[in-house]
Amino acid sequence: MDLRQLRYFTTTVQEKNFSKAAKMLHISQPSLSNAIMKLENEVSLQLLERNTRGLELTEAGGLFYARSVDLLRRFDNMQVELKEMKDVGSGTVSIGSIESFKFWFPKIIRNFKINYPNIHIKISEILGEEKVFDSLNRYNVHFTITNQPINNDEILSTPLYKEKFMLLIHKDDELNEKESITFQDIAKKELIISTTGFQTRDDILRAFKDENAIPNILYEIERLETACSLVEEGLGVTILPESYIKSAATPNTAIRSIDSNFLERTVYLAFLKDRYLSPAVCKLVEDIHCFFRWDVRNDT
Amino acid sequence: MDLRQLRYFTTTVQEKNFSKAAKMLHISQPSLSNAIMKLENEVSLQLLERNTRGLELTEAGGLFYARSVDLLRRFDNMQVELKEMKDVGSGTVSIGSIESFKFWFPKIIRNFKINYPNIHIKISEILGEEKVFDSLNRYNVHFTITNQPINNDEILSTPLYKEKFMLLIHKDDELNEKESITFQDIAKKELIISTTGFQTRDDILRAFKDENAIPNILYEIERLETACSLVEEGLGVTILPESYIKSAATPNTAIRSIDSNFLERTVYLAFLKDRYLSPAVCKLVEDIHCFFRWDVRNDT
DNA sequence: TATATCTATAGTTTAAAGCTATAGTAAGGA
DNA sequence: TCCTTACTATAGCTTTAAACTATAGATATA
Repeated sequence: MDLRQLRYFTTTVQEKNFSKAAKMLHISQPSLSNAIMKLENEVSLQLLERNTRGLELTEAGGLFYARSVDLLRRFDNMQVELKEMKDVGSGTVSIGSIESFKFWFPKIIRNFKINYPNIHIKISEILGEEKVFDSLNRYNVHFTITNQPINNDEILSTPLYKEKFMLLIHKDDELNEKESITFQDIAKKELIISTTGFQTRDDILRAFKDENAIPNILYEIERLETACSLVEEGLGVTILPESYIKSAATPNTAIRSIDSNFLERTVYLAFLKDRYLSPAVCKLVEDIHCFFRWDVRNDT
Repeated sequence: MDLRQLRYFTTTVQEKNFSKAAKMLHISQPSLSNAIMKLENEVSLQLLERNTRGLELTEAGGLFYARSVDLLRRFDNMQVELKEMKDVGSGTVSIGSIESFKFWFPKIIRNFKINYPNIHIKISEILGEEKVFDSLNRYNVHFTITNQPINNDEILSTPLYKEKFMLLIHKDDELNEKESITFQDIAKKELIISTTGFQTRDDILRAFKDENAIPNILYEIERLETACSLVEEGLGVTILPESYIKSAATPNTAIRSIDSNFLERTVYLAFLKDRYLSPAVCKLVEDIHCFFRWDVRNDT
């Protein structure tokens, strides 16, 4: 048994069809049929139930599929690592990020580029908790900036900074007159919030829960910029990370703080403990840690 | 790149010698040389430093070796799982155990054998904490009875019972006259204890530490029976698990309890969360859990 | 210098993974 | 019911690459 067979098997399962899978794998259909049959003979177990129209996994097939996917992922990850060892100095740094990332990252990158001028930096927005896991485990990113404190056997996350959430309202909103704004006040308003999967959404909904308030969600948006525009048009209020909101203010809006202890999140840097990281990636991680250690010390 | 190449590479690294590795792998030396060279070309990295007399790993080689070993282990584990799926009902249950296991296990096995008369049971003594990990991860055992409360992402351990340690002394020993025996008393005596790596050793030494006493270790033994014999000859005292000591008593020895709260250990059943376990193994694990739940309830 | 011990190269054999062509099987439409 | 469609399996041939043997090259030890 070898990895080729695992690859053949997994794509066959995914395509639920020998002919299509064969096309995906750039081999002929009989070759694939043969390979799968040989595999089944080798383990003396039926792995696929060839039903009329479509394939079903047997119990053994299900186990074999799960294991194969895991093995292939690890194998592919190893090849990424080797490639990164080869391209040391001229490679890529892939970063997963949350929304407020872009406000502090440029400050760090300027200095970093002096040491590693040829490094290519790839930033992708990582939204929900599963995606954070997934993008790390699949080696899509070298590290990720997240509000999830993940700590398991494989992933290590270290806190970078704390960030408050602020309320963005139209300047003519009645709340702007109030001295102190509570969650109960916001509950009466029409709330603009990120759609499911976005990290800020979870933070905000948790705060509502902790404050025993029920949010009146009217708009669900994908980009925080959209939320700002809607507020500007007087269509509702929104809650945004502090770092973000500074750049979002326009003459027609007002930024107010909310009277709550729950509207604060910690932002972490998370990475795989065991993965090989090129010197460039290590340096960048170090720079980020330094930046915030210095930043925090400066604040106090 | 395929698993064959990983296997060739790892054994070459382990043997530090192409010719020997080739023999291990039942292939000719030129075939192996060729395979490794092809591998190095494929990843465009030198993996081995061919020094005069012996091989050295490069940095990339080291990473590749570590990953390969892990991948091969997982791959072999999968094959064990498939084999167990095939042999369901007539397979083997492999158990790792600590010393006191044998006193309660026969009670459970009698009933188990009614349901699974053809199952082969393999018991191996698992000594230190690393061995517990290793034997589980390498699929050497289906589960293990241990005094280590392991809980990580892969291994789950559930408590079975608590067990006191007792003191075994010669019947003429002066301690036999004392009403209450403390660790300070034992510290003055010549102690017989298991060698490094045995689970009881760690438990006992920890208790000495907690009681601020320094053990006077004179004999280190591998089998608890040896400890009993030595005590019978009047060569020292020993500390043994309660369940064990009942069968160890002879006319020339005396069993005494020790005045300490630290001489108790919890015994756990540990297994891999993610591994496929045959119905027989599941039933046996269930039987063991039931036995001790019932046993505990019966005690109180 | 000779010998032992190892790895690399050259050329050949062989196993198996791939191909094309085609047969077999079940579902769906006329 | 029969034909078409959409699949998978079988048969026989081709090609790739992994293995082999024989031998050359390199380096340390006697």
